[in-house]
Amino acid sequence: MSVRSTTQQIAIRRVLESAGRPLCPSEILEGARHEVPNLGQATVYRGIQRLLAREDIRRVKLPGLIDRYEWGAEHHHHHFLCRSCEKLFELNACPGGLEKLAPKGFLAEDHDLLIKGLCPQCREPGS
Amino acid sequence: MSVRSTTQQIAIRRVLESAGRPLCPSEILEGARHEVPNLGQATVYRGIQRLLAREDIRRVKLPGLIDRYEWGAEHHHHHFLCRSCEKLFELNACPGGLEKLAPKGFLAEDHDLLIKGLCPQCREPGS
DNA sequence: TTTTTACTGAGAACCCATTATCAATATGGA
DNA sequence: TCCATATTGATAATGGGTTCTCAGTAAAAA
Repeated sequence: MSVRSTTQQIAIRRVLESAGRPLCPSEILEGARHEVPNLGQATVYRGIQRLLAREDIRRVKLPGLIDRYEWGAEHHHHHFLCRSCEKLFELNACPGGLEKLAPKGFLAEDHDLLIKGLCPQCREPGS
Repeated sequence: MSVRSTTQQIAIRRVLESAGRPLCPSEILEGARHEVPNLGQATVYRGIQRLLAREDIRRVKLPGLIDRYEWGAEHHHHHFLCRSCEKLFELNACPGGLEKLAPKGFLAEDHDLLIKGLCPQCREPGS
């Protein structure tokens, strides 16, 4: 036997799978504790490693923020970061032609784009 | 008397001012040691703080990398990161209309764009 | 059910960029 | 030139995210 399906790993997986947006370790911990109240943060990191190895999730690095992890997402896309709640959202659009911004002599291979602002919740005055 | 012009601070300032691209602390240290061989890294960090306070330089945060510092640069712009030497370069162009990528309900206020690839030096086979 | 051993939780340890400490040094006004 | 003190270099300390340790627990094959 090698990999066991524990309630902790199932909970961690489910939180990421149903989040609909990239989550950081503390968000995963908070979400998974609804199912496993005594869940430890070390287990969350172990679950992240396991899901990364299976390529079920992908690591999202952000400038100045801790890494997020998003379910699936094999297609090229970008993100929206709310400056108020610091939640990250997936964007399905990408403007093309960004490689043209590279000066002569430079070889553009990839790009990262992050739109920043306010999410619908934080935009509401009454919240 | 409050602020003194030491050879260390002058060297740090000159390195950033003439680099033409954002530098990280270790790059600043290496460059400034050409003028001040025994320069300590703590002094580099002190110089960075001083130049930040004077707004002579600006901090550039990058996903997964340590912060860079660029001279002046009061205008909106983006950067090119070489995946080989990890040097950062300034781009003077910006595609407009990126705020349109935000879904309905989201308020786009700003954006970060990073083009990644190879710089002219690392692109050369013979280097 | 028994047994093997992967997994867990708590906390220590780690990594590493950055900051604080402090005695020695050097700047710049008197 | 003299002197008050800002600055420096070396090093210790800090902070925060991530990983390791280890005894106890629980999954799953026998």
